[in-house]
Parts: sequence; C-alpha cells; structure tokens
Amino acid sequence: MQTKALNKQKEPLELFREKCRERGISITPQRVAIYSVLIGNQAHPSAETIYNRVKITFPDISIDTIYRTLSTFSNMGLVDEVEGYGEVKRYDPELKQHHHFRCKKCNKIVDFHEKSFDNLKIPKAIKEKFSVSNIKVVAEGLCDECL
Amino acid sequence: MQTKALNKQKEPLELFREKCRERGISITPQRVAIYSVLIGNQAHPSAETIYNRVKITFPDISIDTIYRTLSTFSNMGLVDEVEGYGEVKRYDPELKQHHHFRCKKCNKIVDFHEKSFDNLKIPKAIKEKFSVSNIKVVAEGLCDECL
DNA sequence: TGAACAAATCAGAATAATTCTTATATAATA
DNA sequence: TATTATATAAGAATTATTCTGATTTGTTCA
Ligand SMILES: [Mn+2]
Ligand SMILES: [Mn+2]
Ligand SMILES: [Zn+2]
Ligand SMILES: [Zn+2]
Repeated sequence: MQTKALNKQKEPLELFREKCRERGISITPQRVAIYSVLIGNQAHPSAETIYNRVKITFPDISIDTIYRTLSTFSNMGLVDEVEGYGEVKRYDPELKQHHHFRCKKCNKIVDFHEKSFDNLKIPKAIKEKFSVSNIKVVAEGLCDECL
Repeated sequence: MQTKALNKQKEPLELFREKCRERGISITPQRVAIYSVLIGNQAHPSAETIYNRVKITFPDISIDTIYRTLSTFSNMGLVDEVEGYGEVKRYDPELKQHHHFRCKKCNKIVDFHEKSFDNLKIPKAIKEKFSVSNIKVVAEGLCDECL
C-alpha cells in the first residue's frame, strides 16, 4: 500500500519527462513543479491557484511562467482547458473522457464518469459539415454547499 | 409572407416588454435596441459585437450599458451566457434546450437540436448531492472553414 | 566535462475585457 | 406635470492574461 502510494507520484512524473523528451521540450524545475501540482488535482484549478501552490516550494516562480507552462502543457495534450463563462481560465489534468457538473453560484466543477455519455450520436448535419473531436456533457445547477 | 416577416420582429419585442413589466424593469430605448439585436441572432455574439451593431442605430450608447444590460437580461432569463474557454463572454438568446458545436480554432459556435440529448440521465451520485437545473452537450472540433 | 546555443524564465510593462464611480438623464407613477 | 427610483454615459479602475527584453538554464555534442 505504501509502495503504491509512493509510485503514484513517481509514475506520472516519469511519464511527464518522457512526453517532454518526445516533443523536444526542456524538463525544467518549474515545469516539474507545476506538473506536480496538477497531478491528481480534481479541483480544476486556475493559474492563480496553481501559482500559489507552486510558490510554496518554488518561491521565485513568476505568474507568467505559470501561464506559459499551462499553455505549453495544453498544446502537448497534458492538460485541458475547462469550459467556463468568461471567468478565469481553469485547467484539467484528467485526460480520460469524462463530464462535468458546474455550480452556477460558486463555479465549483465536479467530474463525473458515465459510460452512456461517451458515445453520444451527434446529428448528421453537424457531423457532415464539421470534424468533431470530442463531446462532453455539462450539467449545471447548485452544489451542496450553495444550496 | 411579408406580414409574417414583420410580425417576427413585433412579437418578441412585445414579449420582451411584458417580461420587463413583470419584473418591474424599465423599458428603455437602449434595452430595446440591444434586445432587437439579439432577436434571432444565432452567432452567440460578444458584448463588443453587440455594441457595434447597436451603435449603428444608437451611436451614443456606451459599452458599459451593453454589459450591464446583458447582465440584466441574463438575470431575467432573457439570454444565457455561453460556455467558453476564458475568451470574451458570449450570449445566447435561444432559450429552448439545445446543444453546441464549437470550433476549437475560430471559436464559432453552432446550435444543434437533438431530442435524444434532452433527457440524459445524470449519475445518481451527482443528482443526489447537487441540484441540476440544466444539461447540455458540447461537441468540439474544427468547423468547415477551418478544416 | 564544458563550451555553445536555443529555449525558458523573470520582472515588469502593456493590453484587453469587464466593472465601478459619479454626475446627469429618464421612465414610471400618481 | 412633479416626484423618485432607476438607468445611462463617460471615463477611471480593476483584473486576467500576454508581451518584451534582459538574463539564465537545459541540452547537445565535441
Ligand atoms: Mn474534469
Ligand atoms: Mn446556442
Ligand atoms: Zn456552489
Ligand atoms: Zn472554425
């Protein structure tokens, strides 16, 4: 169990390094620190939130590096940007297909998985005209805390 | 046919006036002008876009009024804010349940209707904890022009 | 191991979208 | 028509994000 817990941290970081090498992208301490904060983070954090977390172990990091790095990660397919309503950008390290509940009041976003949503049939009219690469369901309402 | 075309403009505006009266919200020329631009607009326009259109007939309107009014309309349930990725806010006057295709490159948003998406079953775990008021499907990819 | 060089970072300035402030104007009401 | 609460315009302020330019660092390969 303990071994497993340790591996959990080791494994994704090694995969991260590999992906960087593949793409010819430098493995910098900043990038490792940012990626480490993202691993397993289910809160869909903003750049600011990530910045504050990273600063604990990396006090001199600049907010610009956070933004640039998240953009790089997004281009590499290491994180997704999350749908929102014109508030701040938020990022999602969960790459497996999944769906979101969003609280209209506090903007909390909660993941959920639902197999029956993973193969929804988009209407022909759309499919014929555009190339659809991913489909997701967004449920909205009020969360437990806001109710 | 001509009569119908004329009525198309008249009807929603009268409904608009009624809704304002119900809510005790003043019917100002600015609000009418902004609402008129929204009627039947399927492009999910931004505040800036709406501003430019309204200015044609209302040159002295201020951008702040556009934002304030759209926020008022949103609170009244006259428009929805559209999901996006941290770009500018966009608004949707279509209130019937529908779904979106979004181009990842040019951010074009296209409505589609699909009955089978209108009663998706959200997992118990979510439904039990939160109150879900609406569910939508977002398909993403590249539009015809960007392909 | 240690140049060489492209890439990445930092700090702070710049930009852009949105909101706020305040003085003035106006819609609703009686 | 006078009263009053609400809405507006203009421009300042704020905030998130991006850009710029000087400096540092990771990677490569001799
Ligand atoms: Mn997620
Ligand atoms: Mn729409
Ligand atoms: Zn909430
Ligand atoms: Zn496009």
